[in-house]
Amino acid sequence: YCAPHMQYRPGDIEEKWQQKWADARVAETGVTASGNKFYMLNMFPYPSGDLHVGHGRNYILGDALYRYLRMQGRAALNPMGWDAFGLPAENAAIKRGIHPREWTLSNIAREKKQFERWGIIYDWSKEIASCHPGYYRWNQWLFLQLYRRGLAYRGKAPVNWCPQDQTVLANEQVIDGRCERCGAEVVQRDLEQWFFKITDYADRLDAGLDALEHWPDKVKTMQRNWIGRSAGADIDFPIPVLGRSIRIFTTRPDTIFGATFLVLAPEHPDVAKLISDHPDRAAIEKWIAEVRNQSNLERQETGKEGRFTGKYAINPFTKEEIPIWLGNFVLMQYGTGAIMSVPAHDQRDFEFAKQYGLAVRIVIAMNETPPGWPLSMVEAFTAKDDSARIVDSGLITGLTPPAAIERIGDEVERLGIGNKTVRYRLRDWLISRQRYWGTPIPMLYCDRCGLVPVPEEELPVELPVDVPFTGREGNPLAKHEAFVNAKCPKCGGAARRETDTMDTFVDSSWYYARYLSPRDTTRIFDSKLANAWLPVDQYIGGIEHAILHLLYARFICRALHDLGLVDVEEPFTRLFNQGMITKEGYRDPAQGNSWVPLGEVEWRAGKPYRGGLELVPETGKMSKSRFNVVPPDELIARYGADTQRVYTLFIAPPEKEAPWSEEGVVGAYRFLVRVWNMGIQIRDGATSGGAPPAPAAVLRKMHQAIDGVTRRFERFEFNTAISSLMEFSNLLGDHLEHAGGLREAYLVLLKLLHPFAPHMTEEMWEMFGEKPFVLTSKWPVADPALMQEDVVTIVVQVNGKLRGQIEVPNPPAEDVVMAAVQKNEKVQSWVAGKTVVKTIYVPGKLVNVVVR
RNA sequence: GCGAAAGUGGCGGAAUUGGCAGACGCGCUGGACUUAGGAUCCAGUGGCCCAAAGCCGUGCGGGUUCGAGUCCCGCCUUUCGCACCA
Repeated sequence: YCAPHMQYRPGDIEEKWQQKWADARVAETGVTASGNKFYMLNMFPYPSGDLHVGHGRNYILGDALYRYLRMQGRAALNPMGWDAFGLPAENAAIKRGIHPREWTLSNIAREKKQFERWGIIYDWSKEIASCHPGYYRWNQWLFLQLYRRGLAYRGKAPVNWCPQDQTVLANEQVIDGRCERCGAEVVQRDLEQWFFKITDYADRLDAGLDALEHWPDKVKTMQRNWIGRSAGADIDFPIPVLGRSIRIFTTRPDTIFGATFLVLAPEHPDVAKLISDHPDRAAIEKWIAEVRNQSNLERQETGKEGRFTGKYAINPFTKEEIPIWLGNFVLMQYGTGAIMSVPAHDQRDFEFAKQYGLAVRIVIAMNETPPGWPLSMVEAFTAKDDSARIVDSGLITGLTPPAAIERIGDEVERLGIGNKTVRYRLRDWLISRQRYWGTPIPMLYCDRCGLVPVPEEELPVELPVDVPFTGREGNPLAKHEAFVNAKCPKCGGAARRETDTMDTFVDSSWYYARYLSPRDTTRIFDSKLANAWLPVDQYIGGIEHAILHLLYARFICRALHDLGLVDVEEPFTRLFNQGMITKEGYRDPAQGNSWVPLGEVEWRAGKPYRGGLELVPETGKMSKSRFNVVPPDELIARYGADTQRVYTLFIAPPEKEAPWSEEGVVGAYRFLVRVWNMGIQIRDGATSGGAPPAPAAVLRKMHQAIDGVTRRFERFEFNTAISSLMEFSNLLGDHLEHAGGLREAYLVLLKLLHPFAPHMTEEMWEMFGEKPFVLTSKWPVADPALMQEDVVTIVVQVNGKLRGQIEVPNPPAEDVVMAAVQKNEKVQSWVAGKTVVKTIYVPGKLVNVVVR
């Protein structure tokens, strides 16, 4: 029984502590002193305005880590900002008539408040918002530097175009081939756009992945696949009718003697000439047009199709005439848009050859293959190592494939008919957006001088505020006369301003460096500070950025490095991807599987119904359209932010997807209540005198908890860290008759619990008469000697059967163990003349002596 | 199709190295206190069995080992990624 004022009431204490932390600016880090530095960073959010409990996970996780690091005495930096440009703001403007700026700023205010309400402390003195001219000005500056170096250029490319909205769409805005907003079918269009030349960095971005020891393999693999490095050779195949050659790319030049035909992409520039005198020219052209209209996906669904051009090429090594085909499976965007086909050793070529009855010639055999070659094509198919040999291939016969690849490459270069090359799947980064709410690209079009960059001293090119948002006629910027009309800085004549804005991924590709000198008006960032604090030691964010943001950021970091602005090439040393929090929603099959609002679900015998029909539960991402969003307000009002924090981290390993459960929350709350009530008793026990010392079991558990929680922080195992604190607290609860003697152990519990439940621990810490801000007190250190049990049980097993056991002091020396065996009558008699197979010493556990 | 990861109670999940499977929490069962309990506290909770003893238990089938959730081989299932990249 507790007096009312002693009850755990999160509502009474949480806002008080949040205010104190804010007033004392506890999270502000002096960036000038970077010794013992630890730069941790959560990916900055897009301020959409609705943070639900699922969003809380990675911020809570980051805050717990930050508080732990501070208690460890690290100079930890933990800033936060806003990825504030983007489409949703503009859509809100169109739908609701709110200016994107107002919409964004009010969302930022709301989300900032929400972070505070979760007890998350950031260094707000370093806050940045990408929509602020003081920030995007440096986007423009960066653009100009890249432009100067040829890394930003204007060129033609196929893009997603919505004919109704008259604008280019981001990939995320295309759903099942349709415009997300108006539902019109999106078409591919060749348009002049601005690009960043990320392909220049393909090799460095690929090679750099190997050094990222602390990145999840999954992300590295995804980036590797995306970059798609392939080493091989470009080789010219002479075409007598054209009087010149067609260049192909292959990763397997060692198979060139097996190349029995060429296949060109239907879009290949030489196709028109090749079929110009073909008797069925019209039919082939019709087919080409059909294929061109198909997306890659559609082409694959069609299956492999081709047409014979009626013309032949010369295989430069066999000197044979080989037919030239067109194939829907050859992509113009990759390599040279032409391939040599080796049907014996490539699955796709094999399928094509089989379908059209083309020649198959085997040129690889397995090493161990007995006489009587050839072996089956399947076995030799992918053989690229020393277990295989090249056969029937002139100068390379008998070589292993790797050796043959080298040899052919050399030969091709010697003959001047090609080169060894490395090709990448990666394409240049299209950064143009025909949108208002983004960084204006600082370029001008002058009738006399052509493309002219805006001089650096004229930056920022500010976004005008007074533009109309109709959502119908493309980029509002283009209609803003005062913005568009400018003077050419070269000739002083009339010029038009570029009205495209930048992809918002440009904003996020260097923001981590800006946090270090966020208000600097003279440069993009302070290189001295950047070199002291970069790279980011721990980066936390969702897996959805595995490629886009993380690849762009790695690219821009290298570009900044090459500009001499920063020493590092890799911006993020450690990467952690938290899993999503999911929630059950209910679909109504009778209504075309539409989602049912939670309020309309009736429960009968534990099953969900609506209107007498059973609903289908489905667990997934929280979203408004599924009516399964859990807002944090009610939860916090009822149980407190500490409860949400503890529950969120306890629910599952943080990298895993985890289902939100209303019942589960209660467990976390009860845990905090118990710790609280126990604290009151222990404090009162201490002041009433007569404090017996804590039992050895409590001290042992305490050291085990310190050790366990510390180790688990290092490994991001927050769920088990919390469970070990529950064990520790349960044991304290079992010894409350010693209340007064538990003070030291209890204060340790508060410290270990602080990163998870900061408000409650601060309050209790203060109730114990300690100075405020557990944050600045020292993280306890475990004494390994005190972690061990006093005695261990030696279990003697014979052939897996228990034959006896005995307790000995811990740790037992090996001769003690042997003596224990000797003392055991049963074993002794049985053991005579036999040998001890193995002894295992497990600290604090059992010792099994197994004899045979 | 290719590649990767993972399969443990009613549920979320524990189990440094091959060493007491199911920690911790939810839920459930019983009890206490109650006008009441959706509050709190206590006890129990993998299965078979009234209970005990015992036996069986980490997707399935083999194997290695004194000993396997963990290692090896072969399947099945799920999730994620890539998807004609020559």
